[in-house]
Amino acid sequence: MLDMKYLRKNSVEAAERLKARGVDKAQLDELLDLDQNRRQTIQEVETLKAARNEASDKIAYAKRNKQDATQAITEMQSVSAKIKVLDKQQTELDLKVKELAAHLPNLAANDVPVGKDEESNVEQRKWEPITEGQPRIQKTKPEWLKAHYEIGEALGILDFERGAKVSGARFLYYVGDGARLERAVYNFMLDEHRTEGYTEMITPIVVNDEAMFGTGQYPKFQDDAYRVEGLNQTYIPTAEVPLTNYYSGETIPAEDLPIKFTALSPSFRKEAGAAGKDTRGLIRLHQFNKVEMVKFTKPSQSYQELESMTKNAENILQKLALPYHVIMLSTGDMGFSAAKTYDVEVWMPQQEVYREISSVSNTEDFQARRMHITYRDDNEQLQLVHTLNGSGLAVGRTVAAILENYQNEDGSVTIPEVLRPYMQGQEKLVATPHH
RNA sequence: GGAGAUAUGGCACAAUCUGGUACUGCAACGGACUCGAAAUCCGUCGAGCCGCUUUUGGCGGUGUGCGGGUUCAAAUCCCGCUAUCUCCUCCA
Repeated sequence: MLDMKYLRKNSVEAAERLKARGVDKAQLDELLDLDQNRRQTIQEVETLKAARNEASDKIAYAKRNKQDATQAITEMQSVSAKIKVLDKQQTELDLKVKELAAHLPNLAANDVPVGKDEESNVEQRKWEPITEGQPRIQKTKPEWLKAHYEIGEALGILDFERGAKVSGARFLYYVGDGARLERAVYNFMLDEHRTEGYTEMITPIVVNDEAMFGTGQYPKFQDDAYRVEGLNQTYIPTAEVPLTNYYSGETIPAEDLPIKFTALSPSFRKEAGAAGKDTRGLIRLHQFNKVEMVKFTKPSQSYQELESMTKNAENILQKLALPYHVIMLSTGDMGFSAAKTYDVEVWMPQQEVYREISSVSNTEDFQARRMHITYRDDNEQLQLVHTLNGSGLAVGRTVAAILENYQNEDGSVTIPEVLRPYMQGQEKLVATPHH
């Protein structure tokens, strides 16, 4: 949610910055009109209420002294009727203002490139391993190179067919070493983040509508969410929702900031509008595991924390020796709540493209305003905290990247060294019958 | 899932039957006393949100778990909801 006072006082600048996020000026104008209307109504009704309060005191006083108050009561009847009408008007205007404001995306930070889509994203840095024998970006692709889902099916560790049979398209079973590899990957990630100072959490994976509103998924993006039928609850699309809402409505002691959380959770997405896209493999599923990072910070430190959170995501890929690059998203490509976002994209050698594996955002006070998360500054004044979130990383996509980058010509897959302790010392994935 | 109870400031509680300025204590803050502190005494103390404003502040509105209703007026009466506790039932 944007600050109404800012929008009121800086409407020209706000219109410009919203335009960069794809919002038409008419939308802002409509909101400001309603806001103006609302404040006028408030002034009217409050004048009447002040009068009523005063009269009410007099009536009470008269009654206590056994005096007649019939006349005052009669007068107040009409005043109260007017108040009722105006109150209703105000409630309606409140709702409309809130509704419109809730649909406005966050404003982008100053250094974010302006553009209408991913074409305007800007690469920040590239990384690939230097050690001999580790995955490198090859100038020429060997012809035996397979896609991760081909490897997974050949090794018998990913079963998409039975996933579709039992659940539906875009669901799968991990089988045997596949399940163990997935588990190794997320245990490794959680251990790394814990070392970096994140508090590990296991969260609810069903949340209420208020929580979905707080982080900005609702009301605008309900179509992509798995709702629990008959209840105002939703299967989380990311652990960002329960992690960030942990402090909703609370004032955090300033000395506790910054606070850092991490959690593994399944993530559920309908992928509405992605029909026919990335239909094969681990890239786009209705349910996938993700290790998430969330931070609560003072405003002055949020951008430095954004950099370090991005480094925390990169660290995982570096330790796994997977090639990647980092891009800064343009105003047109960023998510609804973000003020600035870095995407980390891992190299997928079979398709020869970088694939998003992490998205790290600073939402500034956008989510905190929706959730009312505050702290007291040095002058004891309540201020909104800044919230950040990032994947650290998408687990399924990491498994996909490992399979493709670590595959050998004989069809086996070498297990990255850092994962071997999590796989009882196993060094390779080879085809093994298990049933 | 069934039955009962509870929800009031940072904390603990009163007022609810019988509608009329939300009591008191603790904590906190300011001051006095003191070399300083404790104790004591005096004073202040509804957080948040909203509106207006001449903006280190002032005025008003809202605010007794949440949402409605009745009334000139609701902590209080009526309806709905949520959470917590106790008992029963069920369960990994």
